[in-house]
Amino acid sequence: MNSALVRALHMLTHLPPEEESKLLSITHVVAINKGEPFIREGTVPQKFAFVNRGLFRYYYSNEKGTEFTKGFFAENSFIVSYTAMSKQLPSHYSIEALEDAEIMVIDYAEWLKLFRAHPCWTKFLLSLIEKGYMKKEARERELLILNASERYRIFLRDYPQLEHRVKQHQIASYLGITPVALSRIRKEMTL
Amino acid sequence: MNSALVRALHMLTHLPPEEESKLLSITHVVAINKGEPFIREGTVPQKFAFVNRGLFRYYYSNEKGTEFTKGFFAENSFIVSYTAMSKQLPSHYSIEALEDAEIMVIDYAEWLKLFRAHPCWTKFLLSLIEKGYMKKEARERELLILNASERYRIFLRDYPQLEHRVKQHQIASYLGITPVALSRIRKEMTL
DNA sequence: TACTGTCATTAACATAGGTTAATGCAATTA
DNA sequence: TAATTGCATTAACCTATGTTAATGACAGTA
Repeated sequence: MNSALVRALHMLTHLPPEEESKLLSITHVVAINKGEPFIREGTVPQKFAFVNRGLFRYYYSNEKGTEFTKGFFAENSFIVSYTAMSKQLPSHYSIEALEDAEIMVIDYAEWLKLFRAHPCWTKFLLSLIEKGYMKKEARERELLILNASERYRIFLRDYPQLEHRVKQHQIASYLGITPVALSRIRKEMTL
Repeated sequence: MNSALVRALHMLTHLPPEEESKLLSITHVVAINKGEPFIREGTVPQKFAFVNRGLFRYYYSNEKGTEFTKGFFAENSFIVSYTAMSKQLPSHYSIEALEDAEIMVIDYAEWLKLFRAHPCWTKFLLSLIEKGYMKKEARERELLILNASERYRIFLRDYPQLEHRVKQHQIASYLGITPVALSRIRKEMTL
């Protein structure tokens, strides 16, 4: 039951078994329904989680209510509004479930105790943030130098499974374009 | 002479004085002229540096030779193609001096020895990467949800000094637009 | 089966930003 | 001073993407 999280931990770094157990002891499994928020924009995050099952979307919204999808996170990912949580400031974005999901929630205050008590967690966090940094860097590059159809190609390459789990207008908002524009791009590609 | 780097280290994390000295002992001051590269796209980085004086630009270029500025780094910043260096893969971007500069270069292999020998460096690196992650996240947001003139406003707010140290076509390439478009935006703003 | 709601597609038109080329302007050098 | 060089500006035109609205295609449900 915990094996997915344990495997994910092992992928990132080595941890003493007793520290691993401590982490497991402060996680609790939570079901979250499609459409429900995990983190709400404007609130200070007090928790983060690991996804056992389901799919999540991070999104910004502007004054007009337009939503911009920052990213998708499926099974075996951590979901967290990291900057906001670590600085204890309101999150700039929301995290919501796109499918019925099961997650393992970790309370930030509990995590901090663990983190401060053993250096292995610094290494763990470094691996995690390093990975996040590399992903952000790749995304920044795409947004800076590629046009919409090139970005769509990359999306299809990087997230082949997602194309079928996610609505097109959500893919469009991830690419920074409208559903209409995505529809045009798709039409072009099949010609 | 070393004080700027030492101050920067202190801003990021606490380090034992003897570890700090070890780091200083493997840095060497290097002069680098305006227009010269520090890291060349396509090469595997074997070094990183701290900027004592001068200004640097990170940039991608595409097949057509168009350059896209990823970021600007002035005094008291570290300059590094981090992903490429830590994975020992070719860098996707170049780093060049925009002004005559003085930097403190650290050899990657030497740094790795230090890093592996004392846990304080993991904490240091976590602080550094965490900061980088937050910056990337902010930039991703700008590129995803803001139009060119909004991005220019943010540039002016975040880098007020840079407007005068950097050519307009370089600012344009940072914003992901052409110099012509930036000129139009500037004209609009003064009306 | 018919009704409803949700989303993708398409078309017509609007706009931001790209492209190319000419012009202006200031700094550097002959 | 005149000539040159390197940018920024401007104008004319082009293209990708946005906007709005109509149409189509399904899936769920009465």
